[in-house]
Amino acid sequence: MKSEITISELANLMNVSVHQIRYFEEKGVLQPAYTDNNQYRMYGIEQVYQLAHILLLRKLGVSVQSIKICMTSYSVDQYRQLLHYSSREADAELLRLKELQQFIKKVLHEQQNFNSESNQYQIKWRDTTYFESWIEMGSHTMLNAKLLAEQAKRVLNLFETDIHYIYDGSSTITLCLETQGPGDFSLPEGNYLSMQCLILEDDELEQMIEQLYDYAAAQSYTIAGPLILIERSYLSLFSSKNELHYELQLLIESATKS
DNA sequence: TTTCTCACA
DNA sequence: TGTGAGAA
Repeated sequence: MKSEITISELANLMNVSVHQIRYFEEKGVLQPAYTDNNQYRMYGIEQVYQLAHILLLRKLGVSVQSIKICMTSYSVDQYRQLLHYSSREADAELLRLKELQQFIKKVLHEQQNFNSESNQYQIKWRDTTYFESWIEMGSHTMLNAKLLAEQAKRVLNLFETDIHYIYDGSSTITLCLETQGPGDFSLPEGNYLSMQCLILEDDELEQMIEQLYDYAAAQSYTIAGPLILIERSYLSLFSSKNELHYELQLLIESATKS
């Protein structure tokens, strides 16, 4: 009985595809022990170890091209360096995954928030928030790709964060992104009249804004700041319809509420 | 089942 | 750096 195994047996054993094993052979990193009369590649225990080493080096981020050099000529010191490098890469990947998980949690949290508060007026306390202004545009301009490309400062993870549109009554709207520390400007802490809404058409948004002002007037709230429109486009992605998720906010002076 | 080759992401 | 498909 032969002690060697066929390519599919090796593939099964090592949890890789037959294709991949042949690919390693083509690149000169893994040769079969011998080729049988029927032209089948046959592999022994030595090749099993070799393949295990190749797969480990691939996990460490070594290219197939470099694996040959690694396996034939690397010193202990060079392997040490490689391990250090891979460790740093793994740290970066961990960070990336942690950020992704935070984002997912945020979406889940915001989704729940949105569902329970949609189309209801609320008073929300907001701590001082700092912003970096991102795009300035005319109050009747629509956000378009050209504007984004030409005017916008480069931003990481576009549309994965809340975008604040600040309507301060002038002829321009400022699109801002929240920052941790002091940025270009800030919104004061205080009570904000808030409403979350789902919008299909742009004119619906204008109606919502009007309604918010009407409601504020009816409640005799004194408006003490600009209109803030928060766009959460990442929420729209995860809802079934093509609706856009917005929140409208107005700073009010609660002391003057009758 | 395996081999080889070409196309494709 | 692989994978998929097709013919032998």
